Amino acid sequence: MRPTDTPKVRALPMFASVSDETFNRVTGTAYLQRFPANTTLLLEGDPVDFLYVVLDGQVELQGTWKDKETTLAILRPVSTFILAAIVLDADALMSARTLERSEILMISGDAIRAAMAEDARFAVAVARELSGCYRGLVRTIKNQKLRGGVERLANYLLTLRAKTGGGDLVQLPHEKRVLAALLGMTPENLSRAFATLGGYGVEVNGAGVRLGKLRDLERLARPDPLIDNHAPRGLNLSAEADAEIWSTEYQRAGGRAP
Amino acid sequence: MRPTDTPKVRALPMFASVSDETFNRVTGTAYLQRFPANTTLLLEGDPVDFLYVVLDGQVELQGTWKDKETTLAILRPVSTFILAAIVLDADALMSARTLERSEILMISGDAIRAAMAEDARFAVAVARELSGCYRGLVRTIKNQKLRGGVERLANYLLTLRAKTGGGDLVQLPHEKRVLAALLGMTPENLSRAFATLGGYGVEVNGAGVRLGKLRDLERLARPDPLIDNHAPRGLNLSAEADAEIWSTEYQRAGGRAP
DNA sequence: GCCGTTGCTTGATAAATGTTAAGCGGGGCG
DNA sequence: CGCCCCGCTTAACATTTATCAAGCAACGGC
Repeated sequence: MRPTDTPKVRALPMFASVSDETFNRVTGTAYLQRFPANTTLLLEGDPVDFLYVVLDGQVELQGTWKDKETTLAILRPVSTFILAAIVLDADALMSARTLERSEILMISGDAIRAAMAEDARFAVAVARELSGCYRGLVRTIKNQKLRGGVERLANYLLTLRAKTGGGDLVQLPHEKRVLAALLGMTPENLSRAFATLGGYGVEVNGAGVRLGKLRDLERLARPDPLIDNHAPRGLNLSAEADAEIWSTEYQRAGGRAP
Repeated sequence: MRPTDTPKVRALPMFASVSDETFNRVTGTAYLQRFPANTTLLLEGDPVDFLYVVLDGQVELQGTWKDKETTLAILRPVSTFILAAIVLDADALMSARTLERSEILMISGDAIRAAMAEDARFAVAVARELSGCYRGLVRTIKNQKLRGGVERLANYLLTLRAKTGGGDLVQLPHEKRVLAALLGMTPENLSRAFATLGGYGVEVNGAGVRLGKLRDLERLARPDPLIDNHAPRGLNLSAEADAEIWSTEYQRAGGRAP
């Protein structure tokens, strides 16, 4: 990888607390690759040889069944993906494709497994990372099973707002078609959901969304720290655990990116 | 714990490959507890101090939002739960309650974290376990987002059949109300889904279900190794990775228990 | 045995979501 | 410029799912 990328990768929770030796050994054989937009990096069912690190661009993780497809997560820099398959040396359960021109660092799965076996600190870091990913998926499932489409969108917008500083204006980071798949609905339905939120002060203008009546929107959305990973819990004790893995859990499915 | 329980716990993938020393240290302070049916072991949002191991009975993991609730998984012996929260020393994202009188082994979270830090083999075993759990949830989400209610039920039945030997008669292991929550539908809808499957040779008689026209049912269900974790993949190479963690991923949400 | 309770089913109706089709507007390209 | 393609929206309609209400059968307690 390029010298300028090293600090970014080193700062990932997975590597932050690891010795130089292990870090260098794992990333020593890694290589950086550039992909155009709309390129499939990995097809579900395929064996997985590399851990992927998104250094620039956007990558969508998707699943398929019977010529339907859905988006499980959208990753933005700096994030890793398919760690679980690497740890188990198993086939991918989801496909990965670039949404825009992207720079991806590819790290040997063998190297990762070997380093885990020899360096307990690294193995623990991987376990913590996986735990964060796992909890992200639990949140996603709760979001999906417990909320309706409009509620999911409302919470997505509030999460987006929380992540981008808290202004009344947020910028949708993806095409609406992609957002719809992420939220588990059709594009048509997303349009209608936005229309419904008009009654709660939400004004859409292309990718720009103004959250007029925040209070109303929050009353509808009812964000919950056990689903949405932002917003207050009683006293803000130990919101740290999940926060540590944000960089990877970034932009997770269901719009409740951690 | 009781001497008779040791081999069961030792056989868990999490502990199978670990040294006696680590195993004894981790389980040394563990204690066995019996709970009546319908007892809450853990409430979502609470801090998690123990890793739980179901030695007997049934435990339901559920999530709540806005006076709705859903079932994320149902665990039967021998399984562990909330490992991810233990690794991160974080609050629980889901509640756990017994469905029947159950025997639960409770292992100190501190002990587990300490052992991981000192024993790379154990840390790797935990990482592998977490990876399996993660992949289980990916399957659950795909099942939930890509399939309709009837399809989920059909696949649940086929998975159940695969797990219980393959006869034409399967026995539902939970109340139908619980099954409905697991499959992400109302009890009323589960009834109707069973009625629909009548056209595919499914005959229900209390907890007993006869799968008459298997071929028809499979054509409807279209089980997929990337969702359902049973059934053939092309050449059956390396179905091992996920299989290693079955004992824990047992009876996972969505009916596609691995 | 009778009588509640409980779990399940069924039906009628409403709400949410998907489908199909058409139209609108902006950006790129000839 | 003008045209076409694409992403998005809107509308009408179909399907699925939830909700409300009633009924039925099994079970346990009195």
